[in-house]
Amino acid sequence: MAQVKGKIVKKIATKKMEKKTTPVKKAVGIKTASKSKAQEVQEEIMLQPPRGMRDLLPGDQPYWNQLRRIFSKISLEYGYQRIDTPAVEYANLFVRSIGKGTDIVDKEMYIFTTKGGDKVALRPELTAGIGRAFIQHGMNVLPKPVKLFSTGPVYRYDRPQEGRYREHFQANFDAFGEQDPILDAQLIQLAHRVVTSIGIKNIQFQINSIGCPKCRKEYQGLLVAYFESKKQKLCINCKKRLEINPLRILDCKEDKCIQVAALAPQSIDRLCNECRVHFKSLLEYLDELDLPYVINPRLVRGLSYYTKTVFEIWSGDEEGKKHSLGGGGRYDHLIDELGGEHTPAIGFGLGMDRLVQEMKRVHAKMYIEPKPRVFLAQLGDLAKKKSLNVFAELQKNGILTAESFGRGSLKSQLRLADRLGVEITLIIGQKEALDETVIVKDMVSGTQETVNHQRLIIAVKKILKNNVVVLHTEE
RNA sequence: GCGGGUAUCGUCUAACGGUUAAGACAUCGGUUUGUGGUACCGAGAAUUAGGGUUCGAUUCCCUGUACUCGCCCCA
Repeated sequence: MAQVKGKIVKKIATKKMEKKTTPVKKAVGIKTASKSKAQEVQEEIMLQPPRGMRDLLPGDQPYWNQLRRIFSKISLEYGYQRIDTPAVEYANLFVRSIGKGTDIVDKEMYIFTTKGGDKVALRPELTAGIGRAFIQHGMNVLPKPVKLFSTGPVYRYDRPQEGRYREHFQANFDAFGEQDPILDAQLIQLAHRVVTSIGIKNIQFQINSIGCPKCRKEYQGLLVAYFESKKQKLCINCKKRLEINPLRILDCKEDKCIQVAALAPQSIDRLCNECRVHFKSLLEYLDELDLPYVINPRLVRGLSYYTKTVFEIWSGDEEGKKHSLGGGGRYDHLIDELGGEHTPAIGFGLGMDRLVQEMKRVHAKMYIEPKPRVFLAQLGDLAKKKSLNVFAELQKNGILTAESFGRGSLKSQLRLADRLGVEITLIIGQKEALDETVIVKDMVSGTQETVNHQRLIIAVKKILKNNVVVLHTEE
């Protein structure tokens, strides 16, 4: 630290001396004091968020706004109502719903004890909290299906890499109280609509059925027996999985496990009658919808509450690389697992960060935010005072106006106005302030006229040729 | 959690182990006091942190940190 300080002092001292400007001693004293203080503070606060957290800067917001618009439109179309649940829940909610033995619960949860001694966690996904709210607020008395839509941050203590953050945003669509497979199909249709509205092409759905607790138990028995017989050919992780969560061996990425898994019994061959019928009609509906799907018998998903239908949405780029955008499935027993009345349900989540990433990749068409077409310049103390009211008056009339009240010279204000590309600059100086007038300058032609306050709005609108940007409109 | 790569002004880039750490873009101010662009002038702004090797380190070595890529896993 001392060394750092010395370095800075030296650097500044030599710089100042050569410039021969301000008294050297004074300048150095002030400079170094504030400088090192700033450095100390910056070191203390790190000047960056913790690992895996990031800022969504103004430049990114158009993408997020676009997404929000699409979500609110589609949730309206399909009858999903918005719900927001807390980012913090009791840890047991997730242990109970997502399940022990899953990576999410075992190694990726932000879990901590509050000052009051409660064991809580940052939500690693949205469905559990929504399920909890469903039971707590007695939503089972609402007409079925109860369709809920939610977005918000979720947290996983994972290693960040491309498209992967410890805090990321998900959008969730969940429908409670209906077991008909047409709902499964409609949800997949909804997912398809969201993704294509965004402008993403090259989508593929991967679909599987993992059965209900009854047939899955039988299937798992078969699977375990099979893998036990090939145990020596499995990777270390899969040997562990065999004990904890044998289904997950199916989507291990190790070559040798893939080979073993290829010949493993498939869940869709072992479904009970009910599950088979359910899956079969889902496929019929999907064929009717003409959606791009493939059956992937090795698709399992990392949350243990799923039953019957599971699916994922993938997008492919030019290089053939695939990006997972989201996934979901049926969870007919989640609500009773959480202590509620038996309620079949289905839902899916989309990774909003990844959708934004894809939007950028495919250069998605964006809704363009209105930009100010008028600039308000002021000159002198009196004009400055008046300008606040003029500004408010313009906004009230739906005229988006930019300004730079803090700036002094008219020249710098006009320069800014020009750079913003406005069509009109309004100028209030000492004289105008006294006369209750404003100079209306047409930036294209360069001509200007002085008008009364009363006539200001009309004059401005006339120049803008009725193409007034109106605020507070939907869409 | 495991491996590989990277780290210089706000951004992008430059600097045989020896420079006052350079430039461009951006920002701010100015070129006579009430009018834009261009041009010109000026200002602020960086070697990720800590150790080591060396007469001397932005440069070489080690460690931490962050970013990034791959694995694991997922969205």
